[in-house]
Amino acid sequence: MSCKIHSEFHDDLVEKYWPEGFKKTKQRIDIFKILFSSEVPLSAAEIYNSLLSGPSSEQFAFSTIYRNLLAFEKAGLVTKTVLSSEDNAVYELTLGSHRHYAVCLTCHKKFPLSVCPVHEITENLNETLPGFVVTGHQLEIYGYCPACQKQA
Amino acid sequence: MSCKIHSEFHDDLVEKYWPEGFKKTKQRIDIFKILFSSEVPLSAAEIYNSLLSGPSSEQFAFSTIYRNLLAFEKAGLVTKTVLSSEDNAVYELTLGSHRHYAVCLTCHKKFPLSVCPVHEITENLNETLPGFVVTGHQLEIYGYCPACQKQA
DNA sequence: TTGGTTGCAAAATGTTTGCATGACC
DNA sequence: GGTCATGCAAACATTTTGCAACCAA
Repeated sequence: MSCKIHSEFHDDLVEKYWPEGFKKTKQRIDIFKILFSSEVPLSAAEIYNSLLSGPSSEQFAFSTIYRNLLAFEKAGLVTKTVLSSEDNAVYELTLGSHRHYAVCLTCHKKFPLSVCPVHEITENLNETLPGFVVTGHQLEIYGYCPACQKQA
Repeated sequence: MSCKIHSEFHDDLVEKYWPEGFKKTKQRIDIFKILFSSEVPLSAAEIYNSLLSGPSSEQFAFSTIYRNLLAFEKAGLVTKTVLSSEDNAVYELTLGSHRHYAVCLTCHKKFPLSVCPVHEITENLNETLPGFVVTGHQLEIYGYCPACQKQA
């Protein structure tokens, strides 16, 4: 409402990426938009809070979020990740390329990295573990961000 | 009991790596030995089962395992990891160098890798995210192991 | 002896499931 | 209209915590 152009942009994306044979419910579209708008992966709780504070006055159940995240994941639209520095799963849109993050152990902010070293690893894996078919990977860097170091 | 030499070998390691000022309780030593004997990281439940099937007829509580794993982790003796393909944390001894694993999505077996690409990543991080202090990282490869591919 | 450690039970957390109502196609 | 998705509540699995009894130092 406060940003109509952005919203229409979203609608185009929904059209473009919506999985075949998926019913377009208000809840699913909202979850998609929230994931699309985020620079970093979000937890189910963060998505829930975004939904509640969003423009739509709908009711949302956690089970709806989990069920749809799972459905999106199966459709290949969403990637689920569990960071060792947190105690819950986070989700992000796949949309072709993926990303890795540096996570601050103090403020829990996630900073996107620009590199993905997995091609080299996969090649190496062919020698050490021949026959293993790689379908995915996860990389996570822990540490302390500049802001939190100043406060310490 | 069935392997006295191996057991004495363990005792030496306990002496060598035991953290300063840690009380040596039977439970802690048993947890350490189980972690040392394992080629791959173990979950709390797996440690619990190993303890029950072990030679010692002690009682073990889950809370004891979790509390000691946390204590070991704080002492730097143990590393905790959450694999995205599982829904629980796994623990392994740190003992200097660490390892990464390829995890089979079917049988959930973990295969150690021989490489760790994080030095390069850390260098790259200095450029993209200057000031971020790296204290740890996690890398995980998913896929299907040769054995499970044959069955499919 | 004494403070840290344990076992037990209960609570907290994140996630999943059953079922009746409701919405999309 | 029929099927699938939703909300609600209850179930579930993992992990954490409170507390009295216990044990290593």
